Amino acid sequence: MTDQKKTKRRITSVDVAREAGLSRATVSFVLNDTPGQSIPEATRQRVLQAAARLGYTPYAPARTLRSGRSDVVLFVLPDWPQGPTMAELVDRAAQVLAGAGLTLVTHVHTGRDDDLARLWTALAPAAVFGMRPFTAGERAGMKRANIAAVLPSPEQSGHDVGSTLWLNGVGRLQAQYLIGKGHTRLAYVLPDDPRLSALGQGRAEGAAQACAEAGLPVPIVSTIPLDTAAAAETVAGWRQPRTAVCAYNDEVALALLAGMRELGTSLPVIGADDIPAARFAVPPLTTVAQDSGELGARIAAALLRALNGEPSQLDVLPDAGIRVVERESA
Amino acid sequence: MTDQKKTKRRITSVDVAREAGLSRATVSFVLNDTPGQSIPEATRQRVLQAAARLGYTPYAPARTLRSGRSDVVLFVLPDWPQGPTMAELVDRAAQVLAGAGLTLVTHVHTGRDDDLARLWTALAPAAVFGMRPFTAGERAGMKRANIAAVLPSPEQSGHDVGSTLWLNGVGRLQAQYLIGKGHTRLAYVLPDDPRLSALGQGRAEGAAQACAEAGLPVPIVSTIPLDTAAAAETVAGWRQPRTAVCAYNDEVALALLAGMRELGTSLPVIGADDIPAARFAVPPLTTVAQDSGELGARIAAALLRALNGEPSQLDVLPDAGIRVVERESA
DNA sequence: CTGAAAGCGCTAACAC
DNA sequence: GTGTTAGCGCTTTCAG
Repeated sequence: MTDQKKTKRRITSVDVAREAGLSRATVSFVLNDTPGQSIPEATRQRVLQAAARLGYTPYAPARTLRSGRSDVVLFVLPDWPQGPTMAELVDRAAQVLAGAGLTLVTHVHTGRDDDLARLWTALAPAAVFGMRPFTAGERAGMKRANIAAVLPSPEQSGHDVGSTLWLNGVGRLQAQYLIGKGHTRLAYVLPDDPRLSALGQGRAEGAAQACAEAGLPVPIVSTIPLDTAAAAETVAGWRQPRTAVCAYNDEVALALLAGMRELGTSLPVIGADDIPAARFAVPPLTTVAQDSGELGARIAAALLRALNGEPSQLDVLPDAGIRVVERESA
Repeated sequence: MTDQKKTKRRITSVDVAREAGLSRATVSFVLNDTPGQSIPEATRQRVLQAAARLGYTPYAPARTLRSGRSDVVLFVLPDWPQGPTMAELVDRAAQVLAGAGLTLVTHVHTGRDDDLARLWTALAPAAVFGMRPFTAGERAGMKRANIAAVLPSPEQSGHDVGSTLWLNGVGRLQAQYLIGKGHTRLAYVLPDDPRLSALGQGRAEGAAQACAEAGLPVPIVSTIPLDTAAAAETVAGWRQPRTAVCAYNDEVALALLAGMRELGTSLPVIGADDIPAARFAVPPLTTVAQDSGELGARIAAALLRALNGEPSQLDVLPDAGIRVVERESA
């Protein structure tokens, strides 16, 4: 039994060159449409066809090693529950990046630090984007690994990107809507999931700002577990009765609705995210929806700018693409 | 002005070798604990310290090019809405793979085919896993790109992995639960999202099997948009009245509940996934929950086996870690 | 036990 | 226009 196939050889550009009866350089030129080369159409086709016939695929590691630039971009996703919102964001970002020949991959980062290091070491991405600012240590590591662009950039750290970027716009809009309905004493209810606390702060702050701007007292903020009884207790416990409540997201809003139902009371509630379940609630949930696709596109664009050397501020309008979906709960 | 820094040079193992006063080979040996080498502890430390001092990070593309093996694993995620379920699956899989020195990255595949090709071309992963079987073309491409392991493997194609793997277990359990409560005429309701149709089939089939095994007629299967009115219409339209209904997932179940509320009728309903909103429904939703972490671990293990050359069947018990969460809707 | 050297597959000067 | 060739950073024989 001859082990003729001990090592299954990879098809290289040399093979293509041989097949086409040309040199590797020529092959490389046409495969990359290297600018500043005038290749006759006939030659072009010969190369292309040879490549197709052989099923040639350029080998990324070699290409990257030589050119010094990878074309993968890494999105580090937060630990928190990923709604449809996040999926949309990533998807649009991927599209925009693809337009520039870059490939987006994601990784949800669940905590352990070395984990992140292994990640960019293994990938050698051209750029990295994270939903939260990176630590100084992480930053240093990526820099040493020659990662060209990292967002959020240090200048905009200090604020959590999530909140700075667009999440406090949500809180603000929730409050504005309620205020527009004549409500004056609001509550802001956050989930007790620790992973969400930073974002919760952001949204609550947004609401507080809106109240302040309207000359109203800032909302009471409460934190609850996702649990009917706890929600009821919280609602019952507000000493100064509230006239309406903003929920961090639709799940919290649903919990609140359930709690109030148990209590036999009822207060207007506005959620956020417009999850599918929102419309089936009793009463159907009024909520704030956002077009995260737009945000994803902006992030991608900022990344692209950063890769071009233009230091880019990721200037996202905080309220881009946010709207309230009015149903019956508020 | 000397442009000493025109190109920010990467720190290489040569630098480490120089810093340590040793050769590159030695450096490589200790950094990879190459087996079959006896390096004196003193030398070892010298290398390690030099590396640390310089902040050296090995450059993956070069390493991959030379060794011929990448340590990236790619998970191609389906287009469909990602529940907490999927997150858990991915997370556990990542952990297991990390244990073997592999790094998992994900990419949600939204359709366009060339997209996928660009993906593995750019990454040159050691292995790829997809939630649905890959097409022959995709398979061929990956093979040419020398990707060592691709799951699901061809032998198990034909069935959608989703359903084969664990999703029809869900349908089966839903039906069994209802049958155990004495119900005899079931309906299975699917969402009209085309992306979900394959999975829907799987779950519905599982339920059908359970019915058949119990000597009952198979469930009527209906497809509805996520919409109260449509749900009501569907429920009202069943000519042979049903005694209970299985929903593809909790969102469909919630729609059904809302529809029946509108109709003033009420039928036992069981959902699937146990999303947070389920417990806040009116009535609180009985549902099937699954331990996807376990599944993720199994997938990772199968991948590892495949990478070791052992052809691996990804033998997942269809019902592993599935249980019903009994609340009030059924 | 350590060092020299040969490539992995590809790109991009530089020659012809 | 097309071919030759020199590395990119790393691993890994093979000598010493």
